[in-house]
Amino acid sequence: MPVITLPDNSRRSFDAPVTVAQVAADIGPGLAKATLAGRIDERLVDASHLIEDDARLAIITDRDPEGLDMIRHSTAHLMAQAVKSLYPGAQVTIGPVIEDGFYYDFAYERPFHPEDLEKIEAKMKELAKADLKVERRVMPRDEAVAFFREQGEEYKARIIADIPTNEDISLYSQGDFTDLCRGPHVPSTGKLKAFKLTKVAGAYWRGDSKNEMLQRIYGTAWPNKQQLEDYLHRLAEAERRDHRRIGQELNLFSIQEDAGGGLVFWHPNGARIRRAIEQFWFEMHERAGYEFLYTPHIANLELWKTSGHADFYAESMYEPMEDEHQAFQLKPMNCPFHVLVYKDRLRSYRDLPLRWAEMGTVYRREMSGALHGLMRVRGFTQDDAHIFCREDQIEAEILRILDLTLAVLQAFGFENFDINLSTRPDKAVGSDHIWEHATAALRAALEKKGLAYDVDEGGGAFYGPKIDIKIRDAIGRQWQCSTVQLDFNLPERFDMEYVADDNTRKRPIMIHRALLGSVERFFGVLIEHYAGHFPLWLAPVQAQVLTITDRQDDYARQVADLLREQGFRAEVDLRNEKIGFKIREHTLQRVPYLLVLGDREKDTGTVAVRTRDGRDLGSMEIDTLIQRLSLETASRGHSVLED
RNA sequence: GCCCAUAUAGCUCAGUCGGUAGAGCACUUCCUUGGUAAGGAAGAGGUCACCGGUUCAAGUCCGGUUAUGGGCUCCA
Repeated sequence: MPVITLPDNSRRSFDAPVTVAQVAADIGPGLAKATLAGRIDERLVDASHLIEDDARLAIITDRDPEGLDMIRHSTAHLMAQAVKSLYPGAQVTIGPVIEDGFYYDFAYERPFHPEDLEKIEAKMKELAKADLKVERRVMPRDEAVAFFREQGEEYKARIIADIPTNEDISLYSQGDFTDLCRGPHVPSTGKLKAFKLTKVAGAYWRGDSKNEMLQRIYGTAWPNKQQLEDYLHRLAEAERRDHRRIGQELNLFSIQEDAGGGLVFWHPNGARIRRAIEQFWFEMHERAGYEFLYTPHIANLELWKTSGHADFYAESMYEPMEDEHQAFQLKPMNCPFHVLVYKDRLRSYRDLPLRWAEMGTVYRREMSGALHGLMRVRGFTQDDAHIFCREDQIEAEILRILDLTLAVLQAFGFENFDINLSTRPDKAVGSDHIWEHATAALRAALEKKGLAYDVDEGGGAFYGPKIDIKIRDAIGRQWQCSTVQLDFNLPERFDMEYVADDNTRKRPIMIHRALLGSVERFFGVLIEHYAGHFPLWLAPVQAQVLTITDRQDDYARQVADLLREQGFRAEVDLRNEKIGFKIREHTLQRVPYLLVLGDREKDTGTVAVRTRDGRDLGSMEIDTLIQRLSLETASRGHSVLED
């Protein structure tokens, strides 16, 4: 005689054991129809689950996050059923839910092609329409293994072997298809109304590149057609912001097949943005007490043996080049060079901390399949810095770094961060004492700044703990840029020291940090974040002077010269085209300010100002314009004029 | 590196069954001198990514290479 307590604390008593679906039906027919599953205490169960004892029950529908996951999981099963019916030789392996959708990995004699996807999707629709009942049953392990073996499903048999022995082996059947699954699932395939298969890809069995490759099919699934449409729309929006597309449209950068993949060519427009970024970066670092270094691109291989990179970082490094008796290594990192500068003379505790920054260009071997626009390249410039300090200075230095990092990132319009603190892994160098002290210092700094963070236990590098800061862009995507890492290893390997106040030799602590990470990647993120609408201080062309007829040519040149003298990036368009044409073109190029010059402006010594978002700000004196542009550039924010 | 897909004019893309290479935009010239998102006409532009093969004949079919895209793996 179970008494069911619902989330609103209302109770319902039943004379006999009831299923979740029956309880839902008892509450109302609408809910009965919407029921996907139930949650008893903290455990998710099928709608067909029989409740025998008193319980707290929540009915799960597609409005619950768990319901959505279930729809996706069940859609993955639906896909597996369709694949098995169309390609009986295919073996099913695993099919989990991922962000926005699901995938399922199959072992099959040949890869699936896009045309196969269409067929599979059509079959899925057919099976969903048939509204097949989804039924769960529990089977003894050896029976389950035999069951799958008999059907030629070797992978499933292997998966069963990995399920802890105290867990039930549950099977889900719909029509003639049965899959191993923990569940729960939607009660029938008719609940699956909005899905789309999106792509095929190879994927290794258990994610290990030593294993055989399986055929993965990705799909997306939603409670209804509208949400599916919205999702596809979001994809299109991301596509519209794609830095590779905008980079081409705005002529910012290119990657040249003749030069090789993963090598970036900055075009004049991109270079202007980079210079603005770097100029700002140098100013901020100078103010924050940094000094600057410039170091070579190659160095004796012996140096990289001393640093350890030739050993543990070998697979990311290019082959050394031989010259007479020496081998030179193209640098994958800047740190050993900064160490050499440190060691160039004897350091006193009074010298510390030393804060040395460098825009250091490094080269790393990347697998060809990993390259991606500006986000993953083979040659890139790190906004690197190394801080050498005493142990008692760690916390203060971390605080300074966090301040600088947030100030810099915020200037680029990033307001939301996800911060991770990674602690000592199993294999590590350095004493327990130093790890504890350093980790505590990182933690204290984060807490003093009032920053929320997650701890990744054991996620640190072998040479020290670290703080990673991920930024969130305008459409909510995460990007890893900033990182702060403590290093107990390099000072040891290079036998670095300073003279302490008691005249003994002590080991300095080394902090590696990058704020933007890689200038190339950061640029890519910025392009997508702003969708190419760079704020005035970054815009490659800040003001475009447009003439109406050739009678204004001389005046237009004067106006542009005046703006350039004030430090603005101004261009003149004297082409024999109508003003509408020029406005369209430069608006599409996302130039923040268009200055239209006709006889009226020429005669009165003014400019007619139009913004890239299409607003006409009327005529104004050039000095007035300059004043307002200066204000807006200094604020580094969005348009002051537009407010 | 592995799996799949793609590679045609500067850009975006058509190109049927293997039979003389197409469009729009951009570019050049000419006309047009105009007031806030595309004025008109003409012209030029291609070793169909590269190398090889099949064929009387290859942009098209086959193999290889390179690059790009989406994944896997890895990461700034």
